[in-house]
Amino acid sequence: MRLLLVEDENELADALTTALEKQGVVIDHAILLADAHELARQTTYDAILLDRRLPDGEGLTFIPQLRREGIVTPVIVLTARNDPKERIEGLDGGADDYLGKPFLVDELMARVRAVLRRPASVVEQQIKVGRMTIDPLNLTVTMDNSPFDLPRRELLVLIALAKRQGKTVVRSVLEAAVYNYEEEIQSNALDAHISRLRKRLADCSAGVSVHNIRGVGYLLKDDG
Amino acid sequence: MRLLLVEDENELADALTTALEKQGVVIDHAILLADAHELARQTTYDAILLDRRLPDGEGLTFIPQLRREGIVTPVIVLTARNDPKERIEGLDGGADDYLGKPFLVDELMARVRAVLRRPASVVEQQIKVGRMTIDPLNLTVTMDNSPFDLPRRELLVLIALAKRQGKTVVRSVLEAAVYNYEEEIQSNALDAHISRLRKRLADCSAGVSVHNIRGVGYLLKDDG
DNA sequence: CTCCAACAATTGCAGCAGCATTACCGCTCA
DNA sequence: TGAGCGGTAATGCTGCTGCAATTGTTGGAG
Repeated sequence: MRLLLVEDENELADALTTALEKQGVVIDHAILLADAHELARQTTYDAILLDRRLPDGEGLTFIPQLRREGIVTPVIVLTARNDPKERIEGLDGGADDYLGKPFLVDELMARVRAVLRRPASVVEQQIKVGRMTIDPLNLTVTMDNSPFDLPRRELLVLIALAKRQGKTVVRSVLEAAVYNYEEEIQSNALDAHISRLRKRLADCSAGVSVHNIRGVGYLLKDDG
Repeated sequence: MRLLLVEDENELADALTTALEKQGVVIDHAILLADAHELARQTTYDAILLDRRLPDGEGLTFIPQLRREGIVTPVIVLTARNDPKERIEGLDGGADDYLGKPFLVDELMARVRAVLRRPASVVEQQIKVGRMTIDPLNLTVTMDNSPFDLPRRELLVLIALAKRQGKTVVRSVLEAAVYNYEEEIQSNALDAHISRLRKRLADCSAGVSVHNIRGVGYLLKDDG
């Protein structure tokens, strides 16, 4: 899961980034609306976390801008302005949810999940493949109903592949699912993760395999 | 707009009904989960407003019941139980939003609107031809619903042809689809790819064939 | 009908881009 | 401080892909 955080208080942003990354979320952080706009254009995020009071303007103005460009990524507004009137303003301004500061990280994540659950995939909330069940919203994997722990990066790779089970996932999409802009990558780290993931899946005969499509990307296949 | 209100406190329900009806909203009111279930089956609501503590059970249990039956109507939970932990429980229980009592009617309506605004699923465009399904965005080809991998260049040729299925694709257009400017080509590499692609398609009787239009280009045809 | 020129198809081959694997090591966290 | 995560880089390998040579096909001119 990859989120765009638009927030000018660096302390809060850092704390949030750390907390969420521990849970396996990839965060890009923008301080200015202008930067956020650019990032949102370049990358497809699962959701956008938006502060209202920002150095270059009111965060809410950002939402119609995005929508005009056909970017429908859900937006959750995070703000200290938290009386009912403000909340209504936010929601009618196009926000998908509105969360007053201070908040618990867990509640934030629950709201992100709620927002992501909405489109289409009510049924597809969990992906079954081989002996595994993969829950992209909660970032968990179980194997025969018992938890199956994976290192964070391998988990992200697996989820990205599982979301398009049986379909090719282009290499760049995979990279975007695993790394944010600050951690641009130079070596074959992604390949290494794939390799390790494969080994792990084979070791416990998970009933799935990762195939390579040379020059394009990878795909996850259910064996048998 | 038509909403289903599931709430056992009659005073609150009446007040809410009156207030919302003034705004042109149609409200059906159920006191029991069982009644609510029946109503939800009969009518398509825009959203469901759900209390948690109800005479015949915990409101949250209602959500999975609905989802199992393929009813995807958004649910907003209204409740006095309103500490963060409860909210997380509610949201992860499948609620689309969670609003603590007391609340302003205006905020409720704003949240309803926000929930309704959420985008419908993105339809991915796919081209069917012969036994194959071609997804130009994901660079994926499936054959009878199982993945069918192709070398990159052949894949690009196939996609370019599939996009104009049954129509001639001029040679130069094909070249442009397969090669960028840096990799200008001198030999008959494109012909080679066509040839190899043909062989591959024939080998697995894909139900499509690539025809040549002498001096112009190629076209993809569905056999039969 | 025949022949020819232009265009197209096929295929072996060599080079190399892209992939897989693994060892290594710094880092973090318990 | 020990275990495991994760980035890097070296290594070997596979098979894609561009090339070119050869063969096949088409259609028009004579």
